[in-house]
Amino acid sequence: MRNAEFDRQQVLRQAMNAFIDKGYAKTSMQDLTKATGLHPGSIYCAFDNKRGLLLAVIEQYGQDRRDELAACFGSSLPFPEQLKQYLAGVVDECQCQGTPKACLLTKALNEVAQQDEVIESAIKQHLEDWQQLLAAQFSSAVDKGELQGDPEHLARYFIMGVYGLRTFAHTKPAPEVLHALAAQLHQDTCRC
Amino acid sequence: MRNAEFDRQQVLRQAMNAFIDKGYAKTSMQDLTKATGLHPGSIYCAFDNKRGLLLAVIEQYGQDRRDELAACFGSSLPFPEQLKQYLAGVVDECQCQGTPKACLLTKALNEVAQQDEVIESAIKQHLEDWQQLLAAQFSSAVDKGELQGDPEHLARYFIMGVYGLRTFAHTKPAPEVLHALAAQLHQDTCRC
DNA sequence: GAGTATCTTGAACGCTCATTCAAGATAGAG
DNA sequence: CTCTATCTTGAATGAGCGTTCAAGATACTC
Repeated sequence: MRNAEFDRQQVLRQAMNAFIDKGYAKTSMQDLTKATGLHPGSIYCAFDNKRGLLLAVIEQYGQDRRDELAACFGSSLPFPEQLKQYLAGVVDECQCQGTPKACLLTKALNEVAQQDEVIESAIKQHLEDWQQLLAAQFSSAVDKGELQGDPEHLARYFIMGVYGLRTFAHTKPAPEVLHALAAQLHQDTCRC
Repeated sequence: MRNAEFDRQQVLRQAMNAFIDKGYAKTSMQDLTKATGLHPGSIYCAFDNKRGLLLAVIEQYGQDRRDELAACFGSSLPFPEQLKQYLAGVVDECQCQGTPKACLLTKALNEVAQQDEVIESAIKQHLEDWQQLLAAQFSSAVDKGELQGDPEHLARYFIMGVYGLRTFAHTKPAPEVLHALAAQLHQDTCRC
């Protein structure tokens, strides 16, 4: 007997960065062997093929995002403050050293989902999970009287804003522009 | 002497649809010859290569969008009504027969801009032109007292909303969800 | 109507890619 | 220590891609 030598999570995160940077099509197997340190055979043994690796990476990405969200809304701060911190995290990622870091889910949704139903439904599932988790936070804030309105609608509107913020960031605007947009989104989301 | 036989605009629009549907990388030259009816040699003669065709297509797309915007805001309706109609057009495109039609500029920005400076700056230029044209409309509305606030900021916020709406549409939500989001965006944009 | 400049055609080329697989290496069992 | 099941390695493979180019077709000029 003999066990595999690599750390699955570490490999997935390295492949994740490669896919986020170059997109699925432009990330060659050679890129992936470089990024992960694995040889082609090992990748095919562990994930079937390039597409299987993407699916595993998407799964890991979804999990990481859920953990991140839980951490952010786990504090005892008032809801608007939690939301502000969450948005600040998004804006930070959008300004990561001049090259905004894209969201793997939306990037893959654009690039490959239209031609692959399995990947499409996996991505949609993760995005819907994200929306549900946020809606639950909005809902509890409404219950506590920290917010007014339909939690589902508010969560969707907020998410739409995050999508928009990320796309806007790709045009590399001045940092203060991005901050002003995030502040406005925060205000409009908490207002009703 | 002899003139080229194909209609340049028609060819560009056909290639445009191909790129929007499948993305740049996944649209093969074979796809493009099928879509345009041109043979490889003719494409290379007219546009240098696949990348040159994309650049020409981006140019055409930008022009089409500017024309569209001018038409929408050329009416004598009150500004909020014009904005509502413009948004309705975006939502319509997002629900085009179950398969939302993406924006070529943002799609290409995601897929190829990070690896090609020329394409990146072409796309950024068109997106900035779009923002400027919208800001001019917002500005004249402020002058007429139909709106309050900083036109540049409002235009950016509105654009962020349109980006977000388009991304959201890719998850194929119910039509009424998209309409509710658009209505909320309209309200938040016209409020201040 | 002959000549010619230009466009059209599509087979051929070289390259890169995802994928395979057989040989080599290694850890655990007995 | 020996055996063997499993993992690792990376060169080989074949398919598909963007691109080229020389032959053929065509419209304009004189």
